[in-house]
Order: sequence, then C-alpha cells, then structure tokens
Amino acid sequence: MSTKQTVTLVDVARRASVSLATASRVLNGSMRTVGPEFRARVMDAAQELGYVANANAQAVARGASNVVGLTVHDIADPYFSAIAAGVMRVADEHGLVMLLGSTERSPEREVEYVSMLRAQRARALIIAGSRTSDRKRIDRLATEIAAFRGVGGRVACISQNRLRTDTVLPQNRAGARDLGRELAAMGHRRFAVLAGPRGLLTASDRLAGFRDGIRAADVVPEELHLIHGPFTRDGGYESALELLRDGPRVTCLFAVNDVMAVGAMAALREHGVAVPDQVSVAGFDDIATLRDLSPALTTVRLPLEDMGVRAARMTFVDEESDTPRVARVRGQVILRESTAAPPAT
Amino acid sequence: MSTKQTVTLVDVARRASVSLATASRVLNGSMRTVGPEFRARVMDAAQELGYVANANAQAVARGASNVVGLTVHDIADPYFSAIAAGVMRVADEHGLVMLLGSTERSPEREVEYVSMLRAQRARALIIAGSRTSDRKRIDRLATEIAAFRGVGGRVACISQNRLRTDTVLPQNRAGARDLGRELAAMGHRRFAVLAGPRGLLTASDRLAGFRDGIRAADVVPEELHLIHGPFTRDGGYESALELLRDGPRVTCLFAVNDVMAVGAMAALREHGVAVPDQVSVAGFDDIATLRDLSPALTTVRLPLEDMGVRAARMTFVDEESDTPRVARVRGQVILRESTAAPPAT
DNA sequence: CTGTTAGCGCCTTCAG
DNA sequence: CTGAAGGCGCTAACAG
Repeated sequence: MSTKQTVTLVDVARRASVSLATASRVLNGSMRTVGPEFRARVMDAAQELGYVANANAQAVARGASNVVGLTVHDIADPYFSAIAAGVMRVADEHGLVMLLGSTERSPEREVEYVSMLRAQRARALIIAGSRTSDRKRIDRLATEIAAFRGVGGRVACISQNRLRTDTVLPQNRAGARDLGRELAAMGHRRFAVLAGPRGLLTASDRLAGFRDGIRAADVVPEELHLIHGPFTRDGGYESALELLRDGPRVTCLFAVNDVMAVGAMAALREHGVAVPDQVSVAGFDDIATLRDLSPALTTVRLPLEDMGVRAARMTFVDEESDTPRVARVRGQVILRESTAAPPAT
Repeated sequence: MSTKQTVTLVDVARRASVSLATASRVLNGSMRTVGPEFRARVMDAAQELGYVANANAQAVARGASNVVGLTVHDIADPYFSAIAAGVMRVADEHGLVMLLGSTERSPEREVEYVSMLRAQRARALIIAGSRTSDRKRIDRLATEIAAFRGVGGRVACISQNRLRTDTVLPQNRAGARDLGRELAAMGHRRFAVLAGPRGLLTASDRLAGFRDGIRAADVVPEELHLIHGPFTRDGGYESALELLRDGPRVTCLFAVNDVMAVGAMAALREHGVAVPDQVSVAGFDDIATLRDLSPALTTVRLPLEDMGVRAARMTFVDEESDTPRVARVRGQVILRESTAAPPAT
C-alpha cells in the first residue's frame, strides 16, 4: 500500500533487514530453505509494501516466462472462444497467463504472432485453426515454429496435422461421414454442401467425410452440389442465396460448420423455404450459443472447450515427447429438428 | 534461421561487426541516428540470424512492457468475446499484445488478474464487466488498481462507473427505458423481468430503465414480476421455468440480456407457449450470433466491439487525462418478431 | 540457512 | 555517428 512508484525486491529486503537473496528465496524461490523467522519478516515486509515481483525481470533472469500464447482466427467466433476458454482454464490452474492473438484469418498475421510470442519467450504456444493446404504458408509457419522451439517453447496445434507438432485432431472426416450416412439413410438423394473456402483443410475434410458417408449408406446421390464461400455466417447466407438462385433443387443442405448453417437457414427462411419440411439442414461443431435455434440444428458435436484443455495440457503440463503426439477427438452426430426425411415427391 | 539456441543482440552485433549499442539502435532504438551503411549491416545480420528481441529484457530495461491486459467474466460469452475482438484490433494496430484474463465471475480472480498484470508491467488494463455494488469488493479492486497505476499503468473500465477510472459506459438504463416504452405502447400491461443476479449493476440498471420506460408511456403495469437468477443462458432458462411454474400470467417477458432471453425462449417453447402470440420476449445486447433466431429477438443493440475499441483507445492511444473520462454509448432498440401486441383477452 | 556476487538481454546516458 | 559502460529487477551458483 505504499505510495512509492515501484517497489522492488531490494526494498523488501531492506525493510526486512535481510539480504536480497533471502528475500528472493522466500518470495519466489524454490521453497523451504529459509528459516521461519526470516521468512515471516520478508513476507510481512512484502505485504506492507504491496510488493509484486516484476515478471519480466524474472523471465529474463530465469530464461523463461510464464506466458502461454494462443492464436485463433477470430476470437469473436464462438468456435474459437470456446477453445480459448479451455486453454485459459488450464493456464490458470498452472499460474500461467494467456496471450491471445486473433489473426483475422491472415496467414501473415499468424506468423507474426508466433514471432511475437517468441519475443515474449512464451513457454507454450497453441495454434488453433490454421489448416491451409498451401505449401508455402505451411513452410513459413513451420520455420517460425522451429524458431519458437529454438528458444525453448513448446507448441501444439488444434486442427492441423501437417506441421509435425503435437496436435489435437478433431475427426472431421469421420464425424461428417457419420452425419452423411444418417442423412442418406433418412432417404435424401439430392444434396448441397456449403463447403467453405477452398484450401481450408477443415472444410475439405468435412466435405470428403460427408461424401464417404453417403456412399457408406449404399446410396448414389442424384445430386451433390458444392458451393464455396467464406467460413462465416455471412458466407453461409450468401452461399445459400446462390443455391436458391441458380442451384439445383435439393432436399438436404449440409453446411460444413454451424455458423454457416445458421446463415443458410436465415436465407431459406427469407425465401419461404421450410426447414425441415422442404429441405433439411445440418451443420458441424455444435456451437453452444446456437443450441436453442428453432428448428434446432442437426450437427456434429465437437467438445470445443475440452479440445482447448487438451491442447493446453499437451504443451505445458504433460512431459515433452520426442515424437509428435496426436489426440484424436471424435465428433458425435446430434440429430435434431432441422433434418427429417425428404418430402414425398 | 540459425540453429543456435538463442540469438541475442550481441550475436547480431558481432556478426555485423558493430557495437552492441549500434545494433540496439537500429533494431529497436529511436530511429535515424545510425548511418545507412551500418544500418544495413545490422539488419542483414539480424535477418540471417533470425533475431527477435527479447521482449522481457526490453521491458525490464525500459521499465514498461508492450502488453495490455483485458479481464472479462467469461471469454466464451459472446458479449465479452466481441469486446475482446475490439480491444485486440486496437492493440494490434499499435504493436501491443493482449493478455486475457477470464475471471469466471469471481471477484477474487479479478483482483488476482490485476495483480498479475501489474507484475507484467502491463501498460494498460481494461476491465470489462465488473459491476458489483458490493462496497468491499469495489474497494479491494480499487486498491489493486491504484497499485497498478503506481507502476505506470493506465486503466479503463467497460460498464463500471464506481471506480474513478476512464470508462466506456453503455447506457443501460436509457436503452431499457426506450424498450420498455415501446413494449408498453404496444399494449402490454403484465410483465415479467428476468432480472439477473442481485447486486450486478448492469442488471439492475436495465431493470430500472425498463420500469422507467413503462411509466414514461403513461402506463401503470398490472403486473411486474421479478425473477433473479444467473446472467447466463441457463439462468434465463431456469428463471423462465420458475415463472411458468408459479409466476403470474404475463404477456411480456424482458430478459436483461440476450443469452438469458434465449434460454427463456427455449423454456417457453418446451412448454408450448407461443412467442410472440402468447407472450412477447425481449432481450438486451444484440449478440451477433443470436441475430438469426426465429422468431427474431427484439433487443437493445449495443456496439460491443466498438466499445472494446473505445476502451482500448482511452487507455493506450489517447492522451492521459487528469480527470476520469466517460464515453457513453447509447443502445438502440431493435424491434423484431419476438414481440407483438398482447393477445386479446 | 543466509549473504555475496555474477550474470540474464537490452537500453541509454556519456564520452570519443 | 559510434562505442564503452552502467543499470533495470531478479535469480542462481558459490561461499560462509
């Protein structure tokens, strides 16, 4: 509570009439190696002075900070904020702080963030959502990641398996397959897929899985119309409009993520297309905020927050392993009101 | 791209055959004070070595870091993630990094975060969502904030005006008043308000405003039933169930935020209560992810991301002012499908 | 168990 | 314009 500008360890030591080293030991050091008498004096002094160790100084002296970094595409996207919540929780349990970078889906910014985190000497880095198939970008990122490791940092990815890092891998393909199978089994034969941007692995995996699923149901689709567009609500909306305008008539629409599905449903509603009576709609992710839609959205549930937790554990609680580990997490199909058998012709 | 463990400024200097000081000047220093010849040599060396300045060391030497802190109640809540996105954007424009703390609505954790940010020597701190009316908690937080300022940090609050800091103040009361007036004008006389937790100013302001609005419409409500509960989706759901179970019959339900409104609508739907035919429902915030509900939710729009931007500017781009500034932001009533005139008796 | 003393990586006067 | 040297706050050997 002092009014002094900046209380340092020397101040505390002086006030407690002990050496700098002793003060350091009781306040931060590796535990009980200080007599109770001194210990108490130091604690009191620190308390009275309102002392808080300068984390930066500690980081430089120790050679490692207590920050962990997380990069996401867009923190306002509920998919990523759920992951962030998971990482946050674990960081907190371990007395670490979380530095967040929102890349706005720009690969350059992603690389910049990794670099900033290296500058901060972050002890861990979690990269969520970078799944491009562009070779050059991957290499650039890989280089930066290597540098990050070079200064002692550990890294994990969520949804990215071409980077030779530990990774939490949602089974996008398997999940979409299960979904596709169910939908085909319901009787659908004419599909449209809002497939997201080209070159985004998460999107293409889900598309591929969906195809697999239809095939697995021994169904030959009469139609499987693809529409590419942004991975966002508006992307879904626009894509659906496009379908309505000049696409084929379909009975089932699969959007490769929930937010796109919501956009699509809005477009359908505006055009008086009934869901699921005229067309069934399904998404992917099971975003919590979207669970109360009406009609309730059929989707594939991913344990988002848990994925964040697992990635966090891999980077800063589990032992380091020499070979990259991958934690596969399975998606679970959740059939709700937005899907039903196709209308009788 | 070297393989050396940690490239430091000395390494760069040596490789460029210049002094440490010169290297420091070109890489970070206050610009043009180094000859173009030397400058180039240093840049090249840094490049080749993959040098990145140790931010912690810089912070220690300079006495100030490049981190800004943001504390929120829950980063997975879209209200806060929108704010975070705004802060993030500004931080980024200014080459600062954002440290995020999710307090899980615990006042102690909030205080802890402020303390951690002081430890990090964060140059700015933005506190979002702490609006208790508990005197003791306010004091504790105020003390910690004072300490934070003591080490040179600047701070702003979003939705909090009892802390003598710069603040971005959503006009909760005025917004709710406008909404209440509209609803009363539609003919409603029997209201229920899902009022959130007691002691949360944001919630009580909105309730007070709503009351004002009804009165302003020259209406004497025949009923104004209050139900307190958590400020979350589930809180809204439970509160609505409670109303359904043993509350009075009402024609209009106002939930003090959108996520609660969504929970309430889910409860109503499950019980076969039609919205808006039997009861009108309104929320507050206009959460982006929830704009595609059906029926679309009447609400009061708050420019969430922009609020984050403004708070950020106040703390680390605008000049410091001696007296606390307050940026009021107005909410705008958005009437949508979830509200209508009450059913004819 | 406690105190002394080097660093950690960088910035910044202060001379040259 | 450039280089040498001290200092930022803290930790970690190394001696007593």
